[in-house]
Amino acid sequence: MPENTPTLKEIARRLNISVSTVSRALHDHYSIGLRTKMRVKKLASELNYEPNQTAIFFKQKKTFMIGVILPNLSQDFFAAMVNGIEDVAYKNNYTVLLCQSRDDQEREKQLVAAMRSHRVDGVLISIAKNTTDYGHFELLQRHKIPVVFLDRIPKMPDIHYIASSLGAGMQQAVDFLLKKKHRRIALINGPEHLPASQERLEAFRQALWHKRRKYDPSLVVSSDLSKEGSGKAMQQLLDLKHTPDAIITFNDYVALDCLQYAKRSKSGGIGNVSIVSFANEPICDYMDNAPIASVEQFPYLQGEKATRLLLQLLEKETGRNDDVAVHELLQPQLVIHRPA
Amino acid sequence: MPENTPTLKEIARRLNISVSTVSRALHDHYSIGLRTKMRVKKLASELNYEPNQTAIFFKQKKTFMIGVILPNLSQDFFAAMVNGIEDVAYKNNYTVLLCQSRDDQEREKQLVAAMRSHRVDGVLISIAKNTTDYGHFELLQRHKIPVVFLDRIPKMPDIHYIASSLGAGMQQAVDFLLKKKHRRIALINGPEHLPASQERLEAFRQALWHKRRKYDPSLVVSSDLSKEGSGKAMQQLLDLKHTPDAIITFNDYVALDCLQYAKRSKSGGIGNVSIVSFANEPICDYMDNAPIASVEQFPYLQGEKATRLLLQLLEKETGRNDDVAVHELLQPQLVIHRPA
DNA sequence: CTGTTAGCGCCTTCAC
DNA sequence: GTGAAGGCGCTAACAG
Repeated sequence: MPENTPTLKEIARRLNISVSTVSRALHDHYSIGLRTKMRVKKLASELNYEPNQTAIFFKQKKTFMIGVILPNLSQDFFAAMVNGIEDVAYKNNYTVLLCQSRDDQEREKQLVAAMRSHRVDGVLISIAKNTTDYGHFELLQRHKIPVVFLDRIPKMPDIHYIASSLGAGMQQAVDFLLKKKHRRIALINGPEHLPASQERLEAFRQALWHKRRKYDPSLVVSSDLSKEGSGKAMQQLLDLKHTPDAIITFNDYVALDCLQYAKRSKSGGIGNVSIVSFANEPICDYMDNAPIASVEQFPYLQGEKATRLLLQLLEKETGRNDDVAVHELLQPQLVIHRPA
Repeated sequence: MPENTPTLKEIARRLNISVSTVSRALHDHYSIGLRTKMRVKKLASELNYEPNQTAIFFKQKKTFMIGVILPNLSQDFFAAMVNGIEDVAYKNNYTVLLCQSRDDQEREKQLVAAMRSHRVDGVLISIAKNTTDYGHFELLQRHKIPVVFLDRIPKMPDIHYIASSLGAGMQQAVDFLLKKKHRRIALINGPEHLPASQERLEAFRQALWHKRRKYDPSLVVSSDLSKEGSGKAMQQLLDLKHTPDAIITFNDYVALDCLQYAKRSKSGGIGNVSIVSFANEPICDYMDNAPIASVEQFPYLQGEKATRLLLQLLEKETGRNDDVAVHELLQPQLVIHRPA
């Protein structure tokens, strides 16, 4: 920190008044005379005085910072989520401490520790895909630091969260494909241990059952969500005696990787398989070879809602702590890119 | 901040020793007996003690935070840059305060004020596209807060920056197209007031001149970088009597928007125009209809280098301040996607 | 080896 | 209307 950064004390010294007068003047306290107030404000702006937040935080025991931990920022989905978060946070004079877990549990733990250390007022998290130990989240709970999970939710009791209803999205996807006369609908799911995968699978079965179609386990394969993993999963489907005529994928990236794989491996026949996916990433708009439909999960809205909820929890904290777990499942919406 | 957050004082009280002993024990100070050290560490971890950074910052006059202001995070280019920044910062125990200016000058100014207020040790900035007033940057300079600009650089004297050489990139692009026997190469540039546009135009002319080709101003048009703007720019080229047989675009997004526009407006003839662009965004890998080549500008590397430079400046600050402006222009590399 | 003390910048209570 | 004093959690002299 540069030596010459102006402080209240410095302003007070130059004006030959006391520190508390300066403080009050800058805060427009009613008891300060107009003349002094003007003199103080003038000098403050001349010196480009900026209150030292580190001191204020320290004193107030409140940082007006919210920590945000997301798996990554390169997916448009999370980038949009950040925008929703930032917009609400800034409007309420909170600063956002934004970090990427890179989908790594260890890093996520470190980041949670950093958040605690920085004394953020609350935390928003979308958990890493390989996070199975929830100790770090429990720690936050135990220390009464409000947490709101979004989109990727741990299986823990009594947590606050905002997410998109995978069940509803899956139902829409299945209905859409059935209406298009597709008979053999496959599912390329994520890793089996992922709650998000389990939910999708369950919803997939339910959606079929709901329409009185029978569920064929050989049509369900898993990708580890890497490019290669998705290629392998696709190959598994291509190897079937009865190849599917439609595929629902875990998300758009999986869909793109699968399509690319199919194309490059020149596997004829399945070329015009219809794919429906999740996320509705904007890049799909540029592709010829994109999913024909995708489940929009409104990441921006999720970010907004989660942040509003968190801020509410922060307000309430001063009062008594009625620990009601709040959660909301947003209604997703199937967006149709091409009629095919 | 929750009431029961453990402090040094609390640990000291429980162990009936002094606060400073606790502090030293946790810092592995040589003068503390092994026994006490163990007792302290044990209790600290039982209580999940996390040092209060806000107090440490306040005391040390150093936050170990670096502020990062980028135009946005949804472009892969900047997301990759963030990764480079984070990786270096974390390795050196710095926290990153990451913000988006959303390409808005006003927001950028607010963010700079917030950075000053948070007393970040230094700042990394890629400036918003409409930033023309540099007052907020000068303020940082004046208050001796080290700043390193990356990729999008303001026209200011004596600044530190890391960027990619647009001149070299443009030369590679032009050479590539000429070698492919293209005769009429157009340029779809960004807004004229942008330094980055001016540089590209200048480099374009030089690159042509260098190969003894004549420069035809009617082949240079501007996009405001929006989807519509790029469409309009494309239309201008389509309206020419002699349409170009190759186009160099400001970046990949412009290229994609132009291609999409051309396709949707069914403007025959120019369908197979060759496009070369800047940025080499990974999404292009998924497209059939992508630029045939793109200038890779190594955003991750830029992030790394800029952060290293900033950390160097922070080290030096304790010493005397020899204000030599450091800058580095990275060599970009034309990546060829398709031979066409 | 360990304890005591002072002070970082700011806000707040109390006193004038 | 204004000033003086205390304290937030921590570190770093200076004492023992």
